Amino acid sequence: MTLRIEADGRAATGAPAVVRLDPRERILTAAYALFSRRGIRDVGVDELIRESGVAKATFYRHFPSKDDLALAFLERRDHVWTTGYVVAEAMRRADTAEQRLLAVFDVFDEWFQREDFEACSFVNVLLEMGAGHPLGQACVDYLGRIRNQLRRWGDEAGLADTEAFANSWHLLMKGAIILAAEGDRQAASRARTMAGWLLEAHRPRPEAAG
Amino acid sequence: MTLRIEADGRAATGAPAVVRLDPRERILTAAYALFSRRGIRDVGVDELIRESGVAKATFYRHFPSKDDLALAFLERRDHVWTTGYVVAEAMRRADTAEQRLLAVFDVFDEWFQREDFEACSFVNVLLEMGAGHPLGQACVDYLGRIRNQLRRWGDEAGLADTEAFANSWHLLMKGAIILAAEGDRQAASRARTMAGWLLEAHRPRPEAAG
DNA sequence: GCGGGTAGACAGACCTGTCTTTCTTTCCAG
DNA sequence: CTGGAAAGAAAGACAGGTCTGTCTACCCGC
Repeated sequence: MTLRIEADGRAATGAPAVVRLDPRERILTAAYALFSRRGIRDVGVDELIRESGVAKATFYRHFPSKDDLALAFLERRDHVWTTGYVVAEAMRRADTAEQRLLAVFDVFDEWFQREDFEACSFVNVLLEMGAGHPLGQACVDYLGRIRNQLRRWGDEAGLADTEAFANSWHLLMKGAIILAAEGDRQAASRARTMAGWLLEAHRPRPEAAG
Repeated sequence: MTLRIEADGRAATGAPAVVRLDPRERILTAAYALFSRRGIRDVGVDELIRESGVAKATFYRHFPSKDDLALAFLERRDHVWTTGYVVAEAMRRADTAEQRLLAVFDVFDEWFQREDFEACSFVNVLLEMGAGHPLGQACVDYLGRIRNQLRRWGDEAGLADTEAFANSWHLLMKGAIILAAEGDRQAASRARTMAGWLLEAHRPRPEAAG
């Protein structure tokens, strides 16, 4: 069923027998690399088919329009980045919900140091296309999913008012990302400090008076 | 020297004798309205000249390229929005530096309720064009000026470590703007709460041990 | 007359999306 | 196992639109 494949989905030059991904996968792989770094509008269909080594007719067979591909990219971003990187790393690094919430900023810190740091695609595309565009709306949805995860962790940690908590926590995450996009390498640790205060404020008071 | 003019720089239909701004000003006025709401790429030169009621040759006489106009727009945004609205309103509403810092979030709260809320043009354009593009670099510069203002207020309030303070404060501002762009009307008050903790943390301890 | 404005044609590049033609792979009947 | 149909992919021309930027032609006020 599964197939061992090259990371970029293409055969290396001179290596004729390397397994080649199916076209749809190659298109998505190229789209992920290009869209996540340069946004949607700046990447044309011609560049996408060149990078994925696919014919134009094949491209349009799998994705009726460029926007359809962009939607598929956002879905993959949610799967690869949100779920597969940030959440997975936070869960790997900590055992309790509270520690996992804080670990998000440790993951961010590692992420911000990468020279190919590309900021948050959901925020990028939302601002690029506007909240009225279907792609912008999809970004709002995926950002909402992130807040849902934060809220679940907040509930699990027994925090108070986790709806507001998740929004404020997300504010810190996004603020840190923008600050990092401007070049501040300590953005994550600044956010983590403030996150600690937020956590404290939402901890239920033990001597809760009936 | 100065001239009383219509806000949009154009004569109303059927009012022939209304003062008409000079072409450069009309172009800039139209550019401000369009660029601040829709970004740079989404607005074409044809739309700009149509909205400003100017001939194409006139446009290119005053601005050799669209990017030159975009740079002039960012400069005006700094003047009109940063200096003329956020900073001016904060100073009008409060007398002390500390209160002025907090008042920024009151101004934001008012701003976020406007239905034509357009988020921060410097962040929008930075993410749209990338930090490598001259326009993106200009945005980084203007955002840096905002942090300089925050730092000056921090110094004036006698806070400790105002460099880090300004960065963290700016993180809260930008996080609030993105959260508001997603539709959270309470984004400003959430940020203000956290800003209060940040202020407390940077207040020099009165019993400083020698 | 001349500098600056208006109006709009035009060039050349690029964009998305369609279509044609040729080649390869797969799969099923016999 | 083989022949052949059918599906999918490669390569690229092409259409129709949009974009930035140039250029011509005319007009008006100083």
